[in-house]
Amino acid sequence: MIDQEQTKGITMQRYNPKDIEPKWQAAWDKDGTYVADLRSDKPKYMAMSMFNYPSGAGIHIGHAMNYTISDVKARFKRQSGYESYHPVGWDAFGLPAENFAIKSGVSPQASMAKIIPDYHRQYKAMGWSNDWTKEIATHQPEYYKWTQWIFSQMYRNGLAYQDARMQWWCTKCQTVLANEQVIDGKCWRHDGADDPIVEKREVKQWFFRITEYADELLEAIDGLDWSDSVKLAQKNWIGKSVGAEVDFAIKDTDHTVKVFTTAHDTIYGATFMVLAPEHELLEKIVAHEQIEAVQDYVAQALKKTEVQRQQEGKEKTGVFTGAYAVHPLTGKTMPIWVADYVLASYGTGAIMAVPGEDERDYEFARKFGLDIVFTTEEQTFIPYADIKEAPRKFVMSNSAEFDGMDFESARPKILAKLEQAGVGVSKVNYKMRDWSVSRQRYWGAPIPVIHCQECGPVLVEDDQLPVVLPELDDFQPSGDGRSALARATDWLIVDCPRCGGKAERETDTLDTYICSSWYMWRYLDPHNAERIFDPELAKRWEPVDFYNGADHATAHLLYARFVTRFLTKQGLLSNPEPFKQFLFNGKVTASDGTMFSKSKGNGVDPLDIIGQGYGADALRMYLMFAAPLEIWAKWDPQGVPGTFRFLSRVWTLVQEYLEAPVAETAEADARDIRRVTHAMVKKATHDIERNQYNTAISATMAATNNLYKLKANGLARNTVWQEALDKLVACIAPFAPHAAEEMWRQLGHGTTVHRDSWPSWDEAALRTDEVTIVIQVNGKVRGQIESPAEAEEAIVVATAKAEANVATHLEGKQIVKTIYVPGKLVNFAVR
RNA sequence: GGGCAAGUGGCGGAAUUGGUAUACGCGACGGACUCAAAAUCCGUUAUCAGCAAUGAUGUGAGGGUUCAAGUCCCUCCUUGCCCACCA
Repeated sequence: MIDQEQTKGITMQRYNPKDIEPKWQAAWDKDGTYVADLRSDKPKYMAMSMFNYPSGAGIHIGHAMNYTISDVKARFKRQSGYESYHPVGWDAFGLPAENFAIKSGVSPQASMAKIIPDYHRQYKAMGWSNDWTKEIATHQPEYYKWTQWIFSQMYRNGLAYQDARMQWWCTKCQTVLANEQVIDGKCWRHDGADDPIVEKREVKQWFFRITEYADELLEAIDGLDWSDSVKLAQKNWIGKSVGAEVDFAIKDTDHTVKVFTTAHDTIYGATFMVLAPEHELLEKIVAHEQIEAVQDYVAQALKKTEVQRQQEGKEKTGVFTGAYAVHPLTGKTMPIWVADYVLASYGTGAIMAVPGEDERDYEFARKFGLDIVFTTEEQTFIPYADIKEAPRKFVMSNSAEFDGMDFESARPKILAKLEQAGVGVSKVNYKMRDWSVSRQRYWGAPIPVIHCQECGPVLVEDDQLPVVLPELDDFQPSGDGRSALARATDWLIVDCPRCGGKAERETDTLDTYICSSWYMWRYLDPHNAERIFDPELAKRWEPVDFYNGADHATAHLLYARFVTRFLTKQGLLSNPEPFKQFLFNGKVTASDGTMFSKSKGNGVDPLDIIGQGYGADALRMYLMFAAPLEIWAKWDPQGVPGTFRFLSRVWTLVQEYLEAPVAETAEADARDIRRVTHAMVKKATHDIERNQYNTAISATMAATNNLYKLKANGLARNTVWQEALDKLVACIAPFAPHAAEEMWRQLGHGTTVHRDSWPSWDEAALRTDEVTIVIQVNGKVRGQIESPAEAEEAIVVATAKAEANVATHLEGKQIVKTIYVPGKLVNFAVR
C-alpha cells in the first residue's frame, strides 16, 4: 500500500515557471485581459513608464526595472476595480537607428520593422500587462502626421519661429543640439571620455517659444506629486530671476548696452562694464588702438566653449575695449571691458560690474586695477547674496540720495528712479532658452514647411499632412549642414502652396523630444485618422496617474509639460499638467556599483534569467524587492534565486492545500490565520499605494512564513484556509502575475486574478485579545507582560511594577513619573 | 563653490513618523530527510561577558532636548546625485 506522503510526492507538481508563464501569456493575449476599455464606467487609472527607444540590443535590466514598476501599479489598480490602462509604444525616430543605417545601408524603416516585433516577444516574456491593441510608434506616418500638426499649430499660434543662432553642434551627430542635450560640454549621445566637446555654430533653425510658458511651468511645479529632486531640477533649469534691465549709453556714440541685473540696488557701485566675447556691439564700439587686442582675445575665447572656459579655472581674463559707458544715474564714465566670465547665453550678454558687492567683479577689478566703490555702510566687500538675504540689515552709502536707507526700502525707489529716467525697466529673466527643434538629420519627422523664393517659409496645409519621410538608399548627411533629405530631389522640389512658384521643402526634421512630448495623449486614441485624438476621451483620461523613469529629469518632462499646456490652451485637454505622479526611480548597477555595459561584459540579460528557469515572476519580484524604488540597487546574483524560493514556498502551500482533507480548523488557529492574512492585505495595500513595493513584498513573505507555522497544526480544506490562500495569491499577483494566475485557477476561480480581485481587510480580524506591553525603567527595557487589550491603566501599571526583573530595578528607587502608552509600553522614571 | 539626498548587522534593507532597533531577503552556521548530494523543511545568527537568568554596549562622530531619540535641534565627517562664473 502506498502511503499518503508518497501519493503527495507523485501527484504534486513543483513550481515550474517554464510551463506556467508562456501558457498564461498566450491566454491573456487571447482573452484580451489587459485591453483597456477607454469608455468604461469604472474609475480610470493610467500608469506608464517613459517611452522606449528601440535598439537592436533588446531589453536590458534597466527596462525590466522601469516597466515592471509601472506594470505593478497598473496591475494593482486593475485588481482594485479600476479600468487600468498600461500603454505601450516605441520612440522610434532618432540617431542610433540612423547611424546604424549609415553604417549598414539597411534603412531605419527596415530595421524598426525587424526590431519592434522582437520587443513584442520580450515584453510579453516579462509579463507586462500592456494593451497591445493601442500600440503606437512615432516613426509611422499615422503618428508623425500629428507631430507635424503640433508644429503647425505652434507656428500658427506664434510659438514656432525660425532664427539663425549660434547653436551647440555635435560633430559626431552632425546636428545641432538643444541646451538640454549638452551634458558637461558633451553631446548627450556622445558623452564618453573620448568623445568630442560640442562646438558652437551659427545655424538657421526652428525654435519653439517655450520661454513664453516659463512662468507657468515654474509656478505649477510646487503642486506636483513628483520626486523632489526632479522638481528642483526643473526649477533650476527654468532659472527665474527678478531684477531690472538697465540701459547704459556708450560715450560719443548712439549705442546703448542693455544689462540685466538682479542687484540694481547696488547700481551706484557700478564702476565698469563687461561684455561677453560674443556680444554683437563689441566690434562697433571698440577703440582703434584696442582693435587688435580685442580681436585676439575674442578669437581666443570663441575657440573655446563656455564649458571649456570654466574648466580652465576661474582665473579672470579680459581686455579693455577703449570705449566708455555713461552711468545712467551719476553720469560718470565707466570703462567697457570684454571678458569671458560674462556669458553670452545668460541675460543680455553684458553686465554692469559692481566690484564692491560681486565676487567676480571684485576679483576682476583687483586684477586689472579698476575702481571699487562700496555701497554699504561697512565700506568693505560684502557679497550681494548676503545683502539679498537680509536687506534690512545693510545701510546704503555712496548712493546719492539713498544714503542711509536700508536696501529693502531703497530697492524699489532706485528702480522707480531708473524707470523715471527712462533707462531702466523691471525685468524677469529666465535661464531657460527657447527650444531648438530642428535637427539636420534624416530619421525624424519632416518639418512641414516649404521654403518659397517669393513667399519665404510657408506651412504645409493640414490636409496635406503628413509630409511623408521619403525612403532613401544613402543616409549620410549631405555635408553642407543639411540632412540626407537635401539629396532627395524628387521629394525636395515642390511648388509653393501659396504662389505656385519654385520652392523647396524644409530638410530639417523635428527633434525626437517632440515625438515624446505628446505620446501619452495619442495612447488614448491611437487610431484616430481625423484628429490628433478625441478631446472628449482625452479629458476623461487625463492626466496620466502614474509615470516613472530613471532619466530625463529636465528635458523630456519639461517639454511634455509645455506641449500639454499648449494643447490645453487649444481646448484639446483640460488639465495643464500631464503627469499626476512622477517617480524618479533608481537604476540597477553591477555588484561593484558600476554601470552594466555590453563592452565590460558585466551585463545581466533579463531574458537569460527567465530562460535559466527562474522565470519572469521571480525576476520581477526581485527587482521590486531589492531596495526602495528610488534607490540605485546593486545587482545581487543570489537575489532572483531568493524570490524564486519564495514563490516555490507559496506554490507548495497551495498544492498541499489542494490535496488536504476537508476538515474544520480549530477556533484559535482560525483566528490566527485570519489575523495573519488580513494584516498582510492591509500592509500590502498601503505599501503599493505609497510606492513602497519592497515592504509590500516582505508583508507577503512574512504572511507565508506564518502560514507555514500554522500549517503544522493541520492544513485542511475549508473557508479559513481558502480565504488565506486566495488573499495571499491576489497580493502577489501584481509582482508575480503568471504564478498567481495559475494558483488562482487551481484554487477554483473561473476568471482571471488580474481583474477586480484585490482583497479587503477587516480591522476586527487584526485585533488580539492580549497585547504585549514593554516595561522600561528610565527608558531601558526591563521586561514585558501580556495584558488584556482593554485593560485599565492602573491594572497594567500595577502588573508592570510586579514583574520580577522590573521589581529588582525599582527596588530602593523612587518613582518620579510613570508614562503609560496604551497597548505599547510603561516607562518608570526613577531616582 | 552651491543645492539635494543619504550614512543602521557579514550584505541588500525595515522601523506604523518620538515608544521593544535590525522586519523581510541574501549569506553563514546547526539539525531533520537521504546510502550520499542537491532540493526541501525546522532552528540559530548585532557585539562583548556569562552555563543560564541577565547585564553592558550599539543606528557615521561629538554635543543637546525628552520619561523615552535611528527618528527632533546644533556642530562636524563621509558618500552619492544634480547644478555650477546665472550678473
